[in-house]
Amino acid sequence: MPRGRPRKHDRDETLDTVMQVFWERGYHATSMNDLVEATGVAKPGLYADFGDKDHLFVAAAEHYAEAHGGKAVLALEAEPEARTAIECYLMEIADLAKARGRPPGCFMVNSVSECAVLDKTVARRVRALRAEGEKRVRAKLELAKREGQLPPDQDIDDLATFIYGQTVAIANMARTGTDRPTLKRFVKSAMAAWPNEHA
Amino acid sequence: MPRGRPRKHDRDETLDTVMQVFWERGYHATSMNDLVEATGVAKPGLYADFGDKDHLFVAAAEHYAEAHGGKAVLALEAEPEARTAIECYLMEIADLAKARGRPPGCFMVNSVSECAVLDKTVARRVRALRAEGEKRVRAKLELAKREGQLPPDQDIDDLATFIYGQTVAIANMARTGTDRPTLKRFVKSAMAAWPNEHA
DNA sequence: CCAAAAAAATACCAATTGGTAATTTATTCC
DNA sequence: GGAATAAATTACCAATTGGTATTTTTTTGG
Repeated sequence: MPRGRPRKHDRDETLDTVMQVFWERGYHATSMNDLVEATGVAKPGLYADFGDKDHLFVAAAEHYAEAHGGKAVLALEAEPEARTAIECYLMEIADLAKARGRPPGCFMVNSVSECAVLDKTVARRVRALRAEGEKRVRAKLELAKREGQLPPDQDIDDLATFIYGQTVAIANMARTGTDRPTLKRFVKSAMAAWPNEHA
Repeated sequence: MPRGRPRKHDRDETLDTVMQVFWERGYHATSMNDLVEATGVAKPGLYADFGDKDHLFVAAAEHYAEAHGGKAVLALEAEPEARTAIECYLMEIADLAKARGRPPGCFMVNSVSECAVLDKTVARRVRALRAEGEKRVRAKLELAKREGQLPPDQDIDDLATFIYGQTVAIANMARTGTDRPTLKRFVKSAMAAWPNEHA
């Protein structure tokens, strides 16, 4: 139905491939030529569709957030009890970070750590995407506290930070070679820090 | 005393500067010219002293391990009780990852995560350096178990992995902007996962 | 003072980087 | 069958990349 020459490549498929390359190689170690090779789309095509490398990277991050990052958060809503919900959430992240057919680790964690100091605008945008998930975790914790699933004096910020730290640890360990069973045991260990109610 | 033209730059000072640049910018985002600018040593000098970029990077990692990484491990030996020793160890890592005048985060954690997939030889060498610290943690835990500071059925591997994960989390969060007080509270939270003896 | 030695400085290399201008090809509307 | 349109393709750009060959300096030993 459009006017000119028909597109050869689907924009979303291209973006998915781009995401995968960035996910695997990181921002600086990925060249535009790498992306051309991987996608089959010539450079002017990529620039026309996404803008420069920075914009393309951010687009890939957004795509990741939609396609993958969101999955883990679902576990939060599926399970009413906060403790088990968080445990499932972490387990889900471990699975995601070790899914076969995908690069190890988490696109977001990799990117923020790589770009935090140098490419602050990119890092800020990526962090903003992550923030969504964090908000959901916090909401779950606040609800749990109101429901009496947590000690009334429990600091929600501290607990949220702790959980955030565990996700970072899982992603990083997954990327650097830790296998899935070990990650699962790691989650079990971490859950031992869950505050008990008998206080 | 040596024969030819005297050195203008001290090799160790140069290496320290190189380390700092790699620490801040990471491997791929650091060019040889960046290092020339930072050190004041011209390229042929760097190549003569350290070999190519890979070797220079590994040398910088070794220098980091000596100059900084080792500090945290000292806390392990200073404190007899395992639990408090580990807590001090983690606190020390938080301080190191947020030391003013130094780039945020941990050179090792950054490097391994950046190079894990792509530059496996570099990653392997860096990981080997880290392994030393891990061994000391494990030794501390094993001793603690023999002394009855840990439940007799406590799995040492799991606990060691958990602690390793916390160090990774601290380093990563430090690099991505978390402030020091928050990191300290994070350590406190994590220590709640410490196995109690009443089992 | 002169030769040997070793480091510094300059200049250079091919290859790759992110990014574009120009051109060609395929389509739709009239 | 032509414009008009939009995508694909090719070719190209200056700048930077990791890495060296060459020359110039500064020293020591004789």
